[in-house]
This record gives sequence, structure tokens and C-alpha cells, in this order.
Amino acid sequence: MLKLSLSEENYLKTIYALEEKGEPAHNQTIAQTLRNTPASVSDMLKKLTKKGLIHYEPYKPIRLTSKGRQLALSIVRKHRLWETFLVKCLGFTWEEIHPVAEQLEHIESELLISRLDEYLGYPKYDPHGDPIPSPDGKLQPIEGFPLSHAPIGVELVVVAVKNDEKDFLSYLNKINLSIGSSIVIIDKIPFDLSIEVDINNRIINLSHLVASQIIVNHESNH
Amino acid sequence: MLKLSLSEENYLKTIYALEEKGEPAHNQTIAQTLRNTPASVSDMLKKLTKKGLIHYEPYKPIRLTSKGRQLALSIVRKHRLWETFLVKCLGFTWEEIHPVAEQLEHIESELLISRLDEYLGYPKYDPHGDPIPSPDGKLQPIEGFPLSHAPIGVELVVVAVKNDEKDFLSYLNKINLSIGSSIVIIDKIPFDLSIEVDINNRIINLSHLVASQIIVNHESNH
DNA sequence: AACAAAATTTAGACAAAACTAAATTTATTG
DNA sequence: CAATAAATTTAGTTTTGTCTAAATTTTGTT
Repeated sequence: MLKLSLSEENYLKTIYALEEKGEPAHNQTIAQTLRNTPASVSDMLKKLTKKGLIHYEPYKPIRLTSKGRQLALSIVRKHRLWETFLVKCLGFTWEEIHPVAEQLEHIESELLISRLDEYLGYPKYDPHGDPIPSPDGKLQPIEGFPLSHAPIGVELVVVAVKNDEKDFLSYLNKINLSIGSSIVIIDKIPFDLSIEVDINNRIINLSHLVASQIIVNHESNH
Repeated sequence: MLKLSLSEENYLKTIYALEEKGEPAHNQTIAQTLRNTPASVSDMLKKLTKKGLIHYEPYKPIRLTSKGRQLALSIVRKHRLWETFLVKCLGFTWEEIHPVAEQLEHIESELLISRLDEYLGYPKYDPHGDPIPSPDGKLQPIEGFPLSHAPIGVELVVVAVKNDEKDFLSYLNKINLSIGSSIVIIDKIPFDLSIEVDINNRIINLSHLVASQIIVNHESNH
């Protein structure tokens, strides 16, 4: 299988991540994510096009080819397995895993990843609740909806968080919320769309911004 | 602490490894080990000298400065901890670990390494029996001597192997010899310096070359 | 539809790490 | 102690991935 450079892998991953978020991938968007200049991105897009990894017509959103998506998914798989390892085995917290997983995802060894997967017990979801692609690139989509859209008075379980910024994650830590936590919405404040919730018998107020990034499900569907 | 490029790390590691083996580190030796040309090595040696990591006068052996040695030891520490992880946790065999550990040793995260060390139970030796440097660069030297120099008829234990070539290690696998194996020398053949040994109640003949790379100790010293 | 604003590309440079080929320095040895 | 062999360096390229500044293309607005 095609061997990619570290940079090429990071570009593919970025394009995949934008695609996953539903944001169209443009030169500029990629440049911002990778903290590169648009000129550099332009060069790399040409290269990835020539290698058959993306479809690219200037000013239109960039799309991965199936080959490109396959490679992107294998990087995502490695990233999420390593994140799981860091949390489950080495006791890393949510905020600590990203910079390390970002490095580990580029290690090249089929054997390593299949053994790691086995060692971790073939996890389906990573510590953020994101699905871990299978070796052939299949994803088990998250079943759930944003806490901001959940009904009042129903027992809910946190299944994922849709943001991995450090500040967001340490806030969740602070309020003692993690994957698997039970939540009940006590009240909704129409003025700012914030919600009052019960987490571990503590009542707190969550802004709409926060609530919209927490994905929950009915406990029963578990 | 000084941040090194992947190449710089590999050069330091190579110089350290030669030093450890007692072979003087010359331009050529390094070039061979890293499969680079002497011209490339020459450039890099200049760079490492300027960074204060090596002492270098052309045509004389290259020596690490204490700063250089410290950095080399931290890479060796990472390499050997990862090797231990691959074998103890992921069930890798001797021959499989090298290419992967070679990549993992460059991951940069103090936290990762200290957690990994803890997770593995603070091992003193890696799967080849080589000592794992402590965080401050101390080594617990191997206690033992080459099997080629051991006496006849005494119960011995394999404590290390001084060669990590694939062919050597798979030969050891084949004859069912690993760290911790018991060995008794039955006879020595003066003609070719080979020895007849008992490993797990099987008698086989080991060449001098092989016997000289297997480090053993008296079981009692354990 | 024209034109300003925004997005993208092109052109030209640079740094890192490698290379080849030629020049130079050191070592060896007859 | 020359002269040859071996080791090392220098000079000049190459590749990869980045950059800045300038040019160009597209988009959106009036």
C-alpha cells in the first residue's frame, strides 16, 4: 500500500476531519487547521491530486477519493486506538491524549495496530466516544443526539463529546462529566438557551454552546 | 531540553551504540550503520559538534559530550521500554520488535514514557537483556559473561543476547533459547571452538560465533 | 455587468538532509 | 620517506515541505 509522508498523512487526516464535521474542505480551511499558509496548501493539494488521493478543482470543496479516504481512515483508526490505550492503560486524561496520539498515529506497522486492537479488547469507540474504524475502514456510527436537543426530565447517558479542545475537555472534567455519565435536564432557560442539569446529584447550568457538543442517548438504548 | 530532529537522534543513538560496543565511532562506521554516505555523515557531524553534542576532530574517534550522552540515553530508554511493552503486552517476538521500536523511540512525551515505565512495573532490563536507562540516565549493568567462556557442566542462565539481527534472533527462537533459559555446557570442541549444550534437555551444538553473543550467569547469582 | 474583496496560485527562496564526484588530508607501507 | 591507499571534506545538486510577495482567478455586491 502507498507509503505517505508525515505531511501527506496530516493533510489527508485534516481533509477527512472536515468532511466528517460536514464543513466543506477548502484551501483556507485546511491552511488554518494545519497552521500553514495557503500557498503551501496549494502545493500539497496538487501533489495529493497527482497521487489520486483527492478530487480537486480550485474554489470547489476538496473531496477524498476512495483511496484517499481509505488511507485517512487508517490514520484515524490508529489515532483512536492509541487514544484508547493512553486512557485505558496509561491513565491519561482527556486533555493529555491529543498531542501524543498525534505522534503515535504515524507509526507504521500493521502488526502493531492489530495487536494493540486485540490488547484493548477490540474497542468500538475511543475515549471521546468517536467510533474507531475497523481494519477495512468501517465505522460504527454514534447513536445519540446533542444534549441541547434532549427533553426535560429524562435520564440520559453521555455517549460522546464533539470537541477536543483542551479548554472544553478540562471544563467537562471540572464538572465531573465523562463518557457514561448520567444526566437529567431539570430546566431549559429560553433567554440564552442554557440548560439546568443534574450530574451526579449536582445541579449546574450548561451554556448552549457546551450542551450542543455533548452527545447523549436514552439509557435504555444501551 | 534541546529538541532534536529525527536524523540527529539517529546519529546520536548510533554513536552511543558504537561507544557501548567498544567500537571507536568513525565517520565510516556511522555511515555504514545508518546506510548513509560518508559525505552526509560529515555534514551531520559538523552540525552535532556545533550543537555541543559530540567531540569531533577528523580522523579521531567521535565521542559524545555529556549533553550528547544524556540525550542518547533518553532515546535508548524509550527504545528499550517500548521493546519491553511490545513483548510483554502485545506478544511480539524478538525478531519483530526492532523496526517498530525504532519508530516509537522518537515519540516525544515525558509523560508517556514515565507512565509506560510505571505500567510495565519499572523494568530494569529489556527483552534482549539490555539495561533500561533510568530517567536520569543511569544503567544497571548486566551481570554475566559470554557462554563461549563458561565452564563445562555448570547450570547457567541466559541473561542477555548481544546481537539483535533478525537472523540471529530467529535462530535462537528455533532452538528454543530465550532470556531466562537454563543451559549446561556438555562439551567443548577445540577444533572450531563450538560447544555442545543442553537446552531444555535437548543437546545441540552451538558455534563459537553464536556462543559468544549469548550472555549467561550462574543461576545462583540471580 | 463591473468591480472590489476574497481565495487561490505562481514564482522565487530557504532549510534540512540526503546524494555524487572531485579534492584533500591522513595513514600505511614498501 | 615517498607514494599509494584509505578516510574525510568540499562543492554542487536534489527532494520535500515550507515561506513571502506578487499575480491571478473567482465570488459577491451593488
